[in-house]
Amino acid sequence: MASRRTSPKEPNPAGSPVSMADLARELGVSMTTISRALSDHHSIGPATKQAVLKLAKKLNYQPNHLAAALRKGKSKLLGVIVPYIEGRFFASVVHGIETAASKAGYSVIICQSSEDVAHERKNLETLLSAQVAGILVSVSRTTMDFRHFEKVKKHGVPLVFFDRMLDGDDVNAVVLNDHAGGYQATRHLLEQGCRRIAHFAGTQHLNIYKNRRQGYLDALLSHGIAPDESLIIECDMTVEGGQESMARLLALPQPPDAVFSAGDSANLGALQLLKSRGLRVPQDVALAGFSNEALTLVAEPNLTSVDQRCEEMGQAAFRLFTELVEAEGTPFSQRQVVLQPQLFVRASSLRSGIDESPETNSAAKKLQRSRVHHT
Amino acid sequence: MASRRTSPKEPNPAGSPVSMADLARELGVSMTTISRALSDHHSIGPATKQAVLKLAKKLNYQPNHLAAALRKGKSKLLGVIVPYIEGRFFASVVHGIETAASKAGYSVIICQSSEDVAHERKNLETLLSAQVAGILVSVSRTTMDFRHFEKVKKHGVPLVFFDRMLDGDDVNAVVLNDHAGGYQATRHLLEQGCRRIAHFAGTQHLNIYKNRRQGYLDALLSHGIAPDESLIIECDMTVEGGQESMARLLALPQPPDAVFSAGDSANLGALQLLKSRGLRVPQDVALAGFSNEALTLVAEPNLTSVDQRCEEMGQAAFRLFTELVEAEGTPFSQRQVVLQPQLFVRASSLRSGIDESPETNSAAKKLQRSRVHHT
DNA sequence: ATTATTTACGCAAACGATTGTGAAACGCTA
DNA sequence: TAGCGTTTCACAATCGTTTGCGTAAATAAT
Repeated sequence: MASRRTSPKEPNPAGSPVSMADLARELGVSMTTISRALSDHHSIGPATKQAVLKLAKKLNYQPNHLAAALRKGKSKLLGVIVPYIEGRFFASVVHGIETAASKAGYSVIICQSSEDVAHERKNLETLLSAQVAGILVSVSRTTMDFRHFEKVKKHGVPLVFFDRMLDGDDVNAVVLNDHAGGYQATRHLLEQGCRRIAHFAGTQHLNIYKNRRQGYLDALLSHGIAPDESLIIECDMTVEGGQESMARLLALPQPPDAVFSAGDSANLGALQLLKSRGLRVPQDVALAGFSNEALTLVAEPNLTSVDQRCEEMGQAAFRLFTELVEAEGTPFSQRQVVLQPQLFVRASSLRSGIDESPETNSAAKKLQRSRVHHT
Repeated sequence: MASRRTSPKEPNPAGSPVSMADLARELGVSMTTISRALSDHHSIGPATKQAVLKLAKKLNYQPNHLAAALRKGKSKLLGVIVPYIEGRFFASVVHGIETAASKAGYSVIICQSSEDVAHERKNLETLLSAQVAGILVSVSRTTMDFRHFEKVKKHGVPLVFFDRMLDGDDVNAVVLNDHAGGYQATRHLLEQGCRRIAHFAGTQHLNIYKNRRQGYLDALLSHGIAPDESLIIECDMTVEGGQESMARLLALPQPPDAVFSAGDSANLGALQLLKSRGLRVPQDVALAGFSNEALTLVAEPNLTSVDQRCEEMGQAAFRLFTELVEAEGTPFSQRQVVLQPQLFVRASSLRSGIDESPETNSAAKKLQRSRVHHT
């Protein structure tokens, strides 16, 4: 008996999903024709194409992506690894990625590393086993080296980092210009007349926190102010962390007149503590934060914050991935996309009567995306 | 020449990923042995097993899930469709699902319907094409019928709804007991001495909003209070919606002394409007909301709210899926899992001096999960 | 009229794993 | 030693799709 594959003869038992073989049998043509007709191959006559398409709709044919991916060696699956899916930032980035990806015919499978390298490693294995077409990752807080990512490169799977990454520039990445964000926020505070500006910093081994801090320092320096180490506190970016840190600052012989926090939650903590001590924001202490979380609009007064352009980051990460796919010939050209942050000025930092500084925002908008290609 | 599959002879060109055939050639055994050794089949000798495992580690063998899935007809992929990934609720549910799923060896691919039926339909097709083992979905706001879900059943793919679903009980679903949530919140307001309690309701064609409203009504009735239709406003569950609705309520000849909102954002809007009018919360108007969003702890006073047990819902949804997989023989038994909500009492509704009502919470905790099996 | 060229399609081998069937090789009893 | 069961493994088909190559007919070029 002839093999079903090449000359399908046996009828398809009802109930089982309809395959190309069924279409082929029904139309009396070969599977080759079906496959080519469905993918709009040039060597198939228009009449045949129509017939195939029509029958496919009629029988409600659903292509089996697995089989196709197996044969072609490349799937339409995209792996995404984030520390956690909750929280505005990563959720928004994933939103951006998924939106762009699905538009391009990709499905995204998400993994959470839970800020744990071991999980991250396992996630990578899983994704590679699933034969994903590419991997987008924001490294966990406990990731200290890139060794487990080597395997991905070895497999020839495009790898894109976003937001969080380690030093070493032989990687593709899309990041926020955290330095500019820190600089903008600090400059704004300076412009409001603040002179003793404190900083809540995050773990310094992550690029994002290091850069925010550096932006803060550079803004001070370029305004002729010498940084005061006692005003810089490396703490958890949580409400509690902010409360404790603010308390420590107030205990200083010469307390600050402003705080730039590397995260909004810590900033909220600072706000709460200040209020509980009867201090006024922004008159006594002005506040500026980072991330532009939803809470900035709920707190009273509303909190000034640097927006991270989450969705744009997701889109950019996906776009970078597609560029890598297309440029598969050129082996060693890594690209970095740098997004420009946007400062949202709100009541927590506005000492003058102006309720918003439009120039700051519009200027930032003009610089939204700048791209640096590197060898 | 012998086929490579059954008696692999040709060496594996370096660089290409190592497959079972490579292991087989290296050890001089058949692929059958490799496959069975890796899956710990009983018919493989312990010595052989060890050797295979060892070589697999050494050559860094990565199984190809796609191939396995193709052959077995079932993949280890799980499809999840949500209206959108942003926002605390769905992000948390997805978190719960992913955590449970990855523990069980499943990868989850997420899709966003963007509250659009057309997208939802396309998402379903995509997932079916990807040969997922099951689909977990929270329907979009614009989904009015179940027709596109029939196809999923036809394919024999387990289907589980969570949170949002349409009427018709021939489906598997895990939902929150929204009625109980509405009841609890309203009863609490009554216990605080409120008598004219208004309600911000959502679209009534979604089960969740309908049930919350009914719980509100039943609580009033069981306390001998006749519902006043003018106090029930069906509005957008947004900050603006809450502001407008609150304004309308205050314009009433006899304004309410409390509001139970079907969502926290609208509740925040109400709070803002009340403050701007110089009214005190909870003394003049007490507030209770739904969802226990992060903003409830940022607003001043903190907002009382009903927690939706997001993570538990995700876990439960996945568990229900696995149960469906195991019980594949029994065709027509659909199951519903009903989670009990938990009321978090906070300052926005506390008129007495007590800062929290522990009995309410502990009582709710005891009822955390109750399960109803149905035919 | 003969040779190129294009158009339209079929053949069969992949992709990498799983699995029912079958068959050696072994130890054991009778 | 013949008979029987157990252990251990190989054969080959199969999942549904893609694709290089071959080929026949139709059209164009010489």
